[in-house]
Amino acid sequence: MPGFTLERTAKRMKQFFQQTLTAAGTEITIDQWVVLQTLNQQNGLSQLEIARATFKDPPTITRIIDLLCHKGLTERITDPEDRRRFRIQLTDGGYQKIDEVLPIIHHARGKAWANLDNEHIDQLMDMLNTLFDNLSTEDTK
Amino acid sequence: MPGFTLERTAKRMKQFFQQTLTAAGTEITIDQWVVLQTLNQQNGLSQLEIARATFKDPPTITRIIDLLCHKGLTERITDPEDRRRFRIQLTDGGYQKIDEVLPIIHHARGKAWANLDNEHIDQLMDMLNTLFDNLSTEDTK
DNA sequence: TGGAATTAGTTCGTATAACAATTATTTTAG
DNA sequence: CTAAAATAATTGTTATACGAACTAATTCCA
Repeated sequence: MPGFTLERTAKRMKQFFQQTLTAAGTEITIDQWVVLQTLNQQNGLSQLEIARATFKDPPTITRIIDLLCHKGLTERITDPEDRRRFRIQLTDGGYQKIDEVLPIIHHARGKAWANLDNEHIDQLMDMLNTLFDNLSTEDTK
Repeated sequence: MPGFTLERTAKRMKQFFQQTLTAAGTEITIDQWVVLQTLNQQNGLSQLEIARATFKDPPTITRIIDLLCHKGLTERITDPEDRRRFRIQLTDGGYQKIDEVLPIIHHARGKAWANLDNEHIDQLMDMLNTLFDNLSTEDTK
């Protein structure tokens, strides 16, 4: 059952990175890290833009931003052009957290993919993306 | 970021099957289905055995079994040989549910993997399993 | 221009996930 | 044979996922 293998591996991968973050005492979750990382690449995104970039739901992003703001890593700035919208900004503490966590993630990534050469990883990514597109098409007939 | 691609695809896959089950009005989640399917292959497993077979946590299995029992699809039978343990039995309703859902799952599986030939699927599974083993080894040094 | 539709974000309910701690039972060891 | 260790299941807390319903603000359009 290929779907089972896929989910099992993804779960183990997430667990591996989460345990790495916990063991290092970073006090953030891997999902919170993904949002921080997204903001590091493009600061000031709206919550909806973060949701699209991370493939998470808007309600999930609301809660993750709540947690990140509570930890002082981000802040909500009301967009003057559209008062429904927030621009999410990294704080100084947010940038510090990124500097703290990034090398940990890089190291863990190296360990996770150690036994696989780049060629195989590329093949794997190609197939996963084919599958992803396959499941994204709306012809659910 | 290969980990991101992996998780994204696994999430979409799970979502796809869940939506299929919901749309068909089965009143069951994909995680509950995985447990039912496991019991269908080997009835009377203990909760810990189900946890190992499905790669889920014992507390998660407790809650899924709670739901399945509440729906009348399974029942907990105290093991006479060890009164700490339950043997989880499919009920008649459980077998009926499996008969109802199995063709739906088979059809969805066909759609999910439509664009990939068996050779590529095998390659994908091999790489995922390599990765899984990679992450399972306890040398987290 | 003014009501309808849309959009951004939040809240709610239910399910899953991981981890810690607890209870009840069984097994092991001295 | 009894105290300690191990085991099966449960409970609690926190976080994520998803759908639905809701508020507030904006845009569309007749």
